[in-house]
Amino acid sequence: MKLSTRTRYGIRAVLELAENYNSGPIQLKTIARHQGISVKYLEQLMAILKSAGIVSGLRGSKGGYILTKSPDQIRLSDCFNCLEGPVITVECVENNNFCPRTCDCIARTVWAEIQKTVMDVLQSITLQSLLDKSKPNENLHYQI
Amino acid sequence: MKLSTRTRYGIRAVLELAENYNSGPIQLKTIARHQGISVKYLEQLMAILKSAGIVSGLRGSKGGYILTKSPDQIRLSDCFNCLEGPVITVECVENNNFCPRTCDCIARTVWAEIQKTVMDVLQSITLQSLLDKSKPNENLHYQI
DNA sequence: TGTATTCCTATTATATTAGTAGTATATTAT
DNA sequence: ATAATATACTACTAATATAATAGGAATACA
Repeated sequence: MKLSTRTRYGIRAVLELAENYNSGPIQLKTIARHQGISVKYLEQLMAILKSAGIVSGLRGSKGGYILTKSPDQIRLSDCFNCLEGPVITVECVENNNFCPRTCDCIARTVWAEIQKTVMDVLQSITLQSLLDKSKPNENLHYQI
Repeated sequence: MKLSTRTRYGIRAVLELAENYNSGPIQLKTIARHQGISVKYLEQLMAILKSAGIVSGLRGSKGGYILTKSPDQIRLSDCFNCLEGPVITVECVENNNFCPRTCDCIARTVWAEIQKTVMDVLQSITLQSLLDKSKPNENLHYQI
């Protein structure tokens, strides 16, 4: 269960937008430079975040990206879900018809429990709460 | 974060061994038939479980596999760890030297928290506790 | 000795992730 | 208007990991 760079980079980018909330749009080339990611790859990640309604893009000169909501209204679970997909993918947890014994299967209950547990953690964390934690050091740009 | 067939099949196999604990060695061809997995692939999964000390193999005619400990002494976390690896793989969580800002990084603390949360769930579940749950229906063979 | 089983190693197939590239479209500034 | 700048969109390529197959060696039992 490896965390993809898609999710790691994407969340780093969103955190940088949160850090600059209310300072106007931030351009991808800026984020790319700070985070050591290519602009082109970032574009694709932002497209995902955009279609999830987390960010919006402004074209043209002086354009860039902004958060659609304030950092205290965006949960880590929102970002994680669209970038990474379901926390733990086992077909039978999502699709009751996948297996004839779904309603009795014991292991399925384990995967479902894990899924819920992780979602609870991610839902309890907002971008703002993460920023607040980091303020003293301001080391936001570096690695996730 | 998809769960690999390696883990799903491996845990199914271990559960079948648990189900037959004290009935002598169970052969891979039997498990393979019940679970709809090839013997050859199962061999590789059992090799992993064997090197983790969870099962042991007995060669030759009338051979097969047995659990090295009773089902109430084997935790799901033991099986999961060796089959799937760390719950959530982010280099910096395992390796403090991966990133220069490890000690301050906020996102790292999130991944670490999730890792711990999931491990707590897996550690709280033994093979026996799963068997006890399923006894009434005996649907152990089917899909995980 | 023959049969059945695990054990070991190599190879292939498939899917997913990661990343690059090119062009179109929109916005701003001159 | 035109040039410059940035996102938007789509296609392609590379790298990696998973999943599965295959062949033969070693061991145990009858």
